[in-house]
Amino acid sequence: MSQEIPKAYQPQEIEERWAQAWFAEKIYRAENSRSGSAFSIALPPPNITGTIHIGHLLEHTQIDMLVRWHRMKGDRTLWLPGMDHAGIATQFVVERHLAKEGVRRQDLGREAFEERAWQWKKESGGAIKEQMIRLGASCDWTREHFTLEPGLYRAVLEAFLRLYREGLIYRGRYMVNWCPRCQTAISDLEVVHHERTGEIWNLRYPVVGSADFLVVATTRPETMLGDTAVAVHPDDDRYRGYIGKKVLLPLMNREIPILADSYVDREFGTGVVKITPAHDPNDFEVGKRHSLPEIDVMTSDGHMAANAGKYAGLERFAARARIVADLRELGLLEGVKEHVHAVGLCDRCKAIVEPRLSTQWFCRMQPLAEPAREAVSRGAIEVVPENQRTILLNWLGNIRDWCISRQLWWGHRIPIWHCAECREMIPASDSSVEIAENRARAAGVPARCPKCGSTRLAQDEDVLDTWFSSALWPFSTLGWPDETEDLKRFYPTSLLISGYDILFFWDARMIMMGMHLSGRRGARTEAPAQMQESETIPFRRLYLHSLVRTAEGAKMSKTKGTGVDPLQLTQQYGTDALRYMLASMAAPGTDVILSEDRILGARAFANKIWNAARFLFVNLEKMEASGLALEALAAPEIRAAAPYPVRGEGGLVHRWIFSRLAGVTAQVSAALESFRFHEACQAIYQFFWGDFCDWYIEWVKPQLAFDDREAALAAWRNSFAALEAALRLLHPVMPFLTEELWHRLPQPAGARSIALDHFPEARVGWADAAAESEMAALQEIIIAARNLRAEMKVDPKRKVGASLYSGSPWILALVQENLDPLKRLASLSELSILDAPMDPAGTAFRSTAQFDLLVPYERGDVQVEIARLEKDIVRLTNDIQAKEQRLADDSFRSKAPPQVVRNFEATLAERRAELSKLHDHLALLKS
RNA sequence: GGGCGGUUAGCUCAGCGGUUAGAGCAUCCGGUUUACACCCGGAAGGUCCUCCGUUCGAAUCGGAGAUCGCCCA
Repeated sequence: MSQEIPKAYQPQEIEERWAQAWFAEKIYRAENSRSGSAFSIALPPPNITGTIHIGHLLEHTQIDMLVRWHRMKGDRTLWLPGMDHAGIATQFVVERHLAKEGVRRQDLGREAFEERAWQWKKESGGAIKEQMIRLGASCDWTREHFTLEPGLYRAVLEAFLRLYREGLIYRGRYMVNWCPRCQTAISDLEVVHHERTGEIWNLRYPVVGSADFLVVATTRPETMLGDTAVAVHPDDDRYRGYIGKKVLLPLMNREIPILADSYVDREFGTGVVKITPAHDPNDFEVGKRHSLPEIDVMTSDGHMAANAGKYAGLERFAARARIVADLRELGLLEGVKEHVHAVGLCDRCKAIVEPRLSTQWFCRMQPLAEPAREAVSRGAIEVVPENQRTILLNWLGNIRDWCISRQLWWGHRIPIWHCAECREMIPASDSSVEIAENRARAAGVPARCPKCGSTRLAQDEDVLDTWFSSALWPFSTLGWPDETEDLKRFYPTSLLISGYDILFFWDARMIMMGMHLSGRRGARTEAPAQMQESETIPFRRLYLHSLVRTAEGAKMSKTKGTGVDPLQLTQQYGTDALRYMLASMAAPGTDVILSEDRILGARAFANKIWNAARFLFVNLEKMEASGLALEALAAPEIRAAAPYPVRGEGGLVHRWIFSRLAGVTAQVSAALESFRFHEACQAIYQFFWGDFCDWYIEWVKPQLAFDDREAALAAWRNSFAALEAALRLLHPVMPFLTEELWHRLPQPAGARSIALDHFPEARVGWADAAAESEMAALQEIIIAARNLRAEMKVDPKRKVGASLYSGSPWILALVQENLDPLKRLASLSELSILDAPMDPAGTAFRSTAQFDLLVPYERGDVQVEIARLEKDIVRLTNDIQAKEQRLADDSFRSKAPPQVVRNFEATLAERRAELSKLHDHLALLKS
């Protein structure tokens, strides 16, 4: 058997094999028939254009740990996967591919373009799925979904039509964020602001009928061509006299009014602002108030329009330069200053966003946000970490309407038809969907205009923002609007885990849409307020995980080449190691900075686990020679009865390891319950490496070779039982390694996977406070002895004799009972137990309040020992002084809890005892 | 301009009112202890950013400041 177990853990082949098996055997399929508590969670759908990056792996590791943990606890567990069609991003990529063939999408036409996009989805979306499978995500792939598939298309139509009928979706001509590169409107959230040093220009506008100028300050001189007024503050004495007069707009030679509006900031620039209603959101509002004309001087691709006079056709920044030059020549440029201001960029393509007047579809958010805000505020949805809750509430409280239409071809087409005769808007008759050429589309096509009877109807050209469909994800994927079994069993979902960077984009919108739409019992006839709130929230808890950053602390970016390919890291270090590393760094609220050292540490941990198991398997061969088989040592029913008593002194360590197991299981459960993944990892690490490997296995080694067959058998059975339970404890974070080792142990007939076995439960009888304190005392003695040896520079190969004195009978008895392991682990040839304090002359010693340990001098450096003692004395003296001071303080004694005071007193007594021993010993050494 | 977060050992981070502030890695010393050098044993290393306050008691709570970072306008 040992031949089959390599010395170092080699994850690649093992992981590959299990990943495929788990997927092929559908072991993570969730049952919707069984009763009992459910745990369900929706995967934040990765976008089909991408590949898995390290951030996904962090997210998926955290989700997977919780999912595996719940599944092992016996919950009906569903992790529902799927992909997002990512409208702009996908269209962008497909257009780029087309460009290589020299084709524009307009050449292809809408249908053919969509066909290409679908083709691309097939290739790219498949890649992510493969990666997730390879990385061990325990999703139920039989329930995989895609936002553009027929069922989800229908959910989107249903949502749109309901909101439209309720008046929550409207169409209108407003100022939107326009990306001239993507040629579409985008929402406020898709604009990222970057501070830039630009310029601010002061322009002179001649006042009509006078020799005066008004000087306006602007950062965007090219928009002046569309000015329809200038404005001053009504209370600004400098300009009061000009109100009502006109200025002659330079370059365009158009007379425009000087008006008063309190929107003007008197402190900014000269206190006079140009008003360009078609190119600035604030000016748009001013224009509405004063009924100003809106003159749009730009085209959709960021060039100057035909009405821009001689600048028509120029690109917007070229036009700016030309306009500034022309004004300078005319003597109308008063000055230029450097100016730092925020520039809005398209989140997707980083082009400078243009505020643009255009007809778009909007979703009225305030009525949707209010119930959501209320639910979060009342704690109906728990948000972790806490500070994100405040951020969410703030955003919900200051919400603005959402521009949901996109001028794209890849997405859910808006189910509204326009009458060519009378402009009437006619919604689809219902949310039904038909499949044409393998693609879903609205089936409820109106035949004629209900207003004028015309049959000249055309469907709206726009598609919906991808986030509109994402907002429905937790319930659309479970079958909504139908009341399916899945929806009944798994909705509301238990939890949502996402990065905090999409809190507004996605999480908040899911809450709003979920609460408004997803109620059972026919939301058409029943208002949401009348329903059980628990039936309408999309998830009960929301955990916002941190982001992965580069060593420099920057956000990972593919374009900057700072992204890390998790599959490559997997090849290098193993998936389990990577998962463990990420989880161990994932303290709530703290971003993860990747470090090679941490990954190496995690790989070492995986290797350690492998080798601990290897040790047992390799030694088993010797047992097999004596006629004992693995079955007899580690069969499930045998494991179930552990811990077994082992004769005499051998029993303690076994009781102890199971007690520790009970303790660490409780710790891990508590940590996972509160998303403290790093604490779970640390507890596991300490237990496995520290307790199990360093102490338990080392302690037990000789027992495994006992001549006494019964005793050896018991030791073996305990060892295997402890290992097996530890594997189950470790499984949520290290699924591959634990699956592999678990299968090498005998398992119940029909057992398929450790993932379907139980998470260790702290059994009655495992917790053993006596065993824990006894082991702690013995460990302390062993550590003291090792420390002495090292300080005395005892030759590691040489064993030395030592003496131990303790005033506590239980320690004396304990040491007596465990003399063999104690001597072995401390490398002592002899340990004499004294029942009276011994003269420490000629010895090095360590003492605690419980015991004194003495080793005779050999060649240790007395000066070193003196220095060490003196240092200890200083430390103890300081500590004692501090405590004495505290205890002398009456207010401390009267106000602090009695338990704290007692602790101080007890500790002080111990410290004093230790100190006096040190003083005595120091005096001896010096004499 | 508004809001949030960080500042703790050389590095990456835990700890967030109560004994002598922890971990991993790195460092130093010592090891061919037949599971593991992806290892074993031992050690060293910290005005917990600064100041002021609250408290019997502060790394932990409050305020101000410094500094770095993020989000929103």
